[in-house]
Amino acid sequence: MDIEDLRTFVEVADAGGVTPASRRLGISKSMVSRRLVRLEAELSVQLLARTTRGAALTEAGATFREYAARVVSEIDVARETVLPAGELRGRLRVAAPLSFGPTHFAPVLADMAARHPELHIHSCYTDRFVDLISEGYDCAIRVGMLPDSNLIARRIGPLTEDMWRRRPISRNMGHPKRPKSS
Amino acid sequence: MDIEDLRTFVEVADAGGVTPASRRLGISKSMVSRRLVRLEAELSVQLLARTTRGAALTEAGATFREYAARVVSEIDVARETVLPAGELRGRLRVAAPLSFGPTHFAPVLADMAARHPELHIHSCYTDRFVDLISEGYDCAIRVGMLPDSNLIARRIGPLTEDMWRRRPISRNMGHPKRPKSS
DNA sequence: CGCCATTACGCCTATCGTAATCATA
DNA sequence: TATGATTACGATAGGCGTAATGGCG
Repeated sequence: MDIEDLRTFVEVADAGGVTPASRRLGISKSMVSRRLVRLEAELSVQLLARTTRGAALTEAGATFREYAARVVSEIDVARETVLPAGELRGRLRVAAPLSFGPTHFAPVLADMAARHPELHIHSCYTDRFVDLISEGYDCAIRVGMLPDSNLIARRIGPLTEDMWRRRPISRNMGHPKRPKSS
Repeated sequence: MDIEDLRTFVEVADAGGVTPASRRLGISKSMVSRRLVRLEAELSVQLLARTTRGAALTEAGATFREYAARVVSEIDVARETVLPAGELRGRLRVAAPLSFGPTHFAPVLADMAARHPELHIHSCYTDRFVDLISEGYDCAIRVGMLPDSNLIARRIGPLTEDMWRRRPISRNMGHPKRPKSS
């Protein structure tokens, strides 16, 4: 049994469906679906009642979710405890605008990845205004004004006069809670 | 990360070497060795100090063993809890026709509940054609012909001549897809 | 030398994303 | 029709045991 299967199951249970979970986990829907099938096969128990519109926990699934969530967090703690600190490590998921990321941001990421071998950077370039929470990003690069939100923003580039004249930039952008996963 | 890797690691730590652990686990020595290598690679930490004569826990290994052992036993408990394994346990939600359930079906359920103390039976008698999925039922008793569906049906009562003459009863009723749950 | 851990080798299965399929609101 | 779950498919990677290799009593 794979820990990632457990993590996937918990994520699907929390997200309420395969598709949102796949976004938050950063893997394809097919893999999420197959991990669930595999997990249920290993247990010979149906954990999720899947409709075409989402997934709901079964009786057994609700029970198993408790254990799975505990095990997953135990493992995360164990990793963190055992690994000596100091070096940047883990997976960082970052989103950037398609019109800006590949040219300006990618080189910085490449350099960062080169300097921290244990750091795995997942970058996604899109002009869609991604929802950091539901899609599981750790942070995003934005250009321009930001709507008010309960996210944490930090300015990393200069303010142009044009930007400034309209109204001060919001300080809110980024991930709430859980800034860095193991 | 594979749970079996954790189990293997704990076994090696307890047995004091790869060879005895491989016998207790019933797999080849090479697999035990490779599982350890993989686990250490995933954690970027050496867990076991291997000499040619056996293996001893490192500092990090001793710490991780605690977590690993706990996780493995958690999973074992979870399996056991989720799998009915002989005794029926949990909550079963049943729907039955109002014109049939209270008289014919209720006594059976009462007997069943008496024989399985851990089994909580929620029964609902109605003549409405309930939607098993959206209303969260595990199964339903139906009388007569069934429309085609992707549910799983099992005949539990005799076919009357009257039924038979029209057309064979559908086999579909119960849970969607995934035919057999636990 | 003998015992134990590791690794090279070959077969086979599993994994993964993409894209097609299917079902439902 | 739009959204979401499953599955067919091909390429790649990984699991597995057997047997060969290497180190320490």
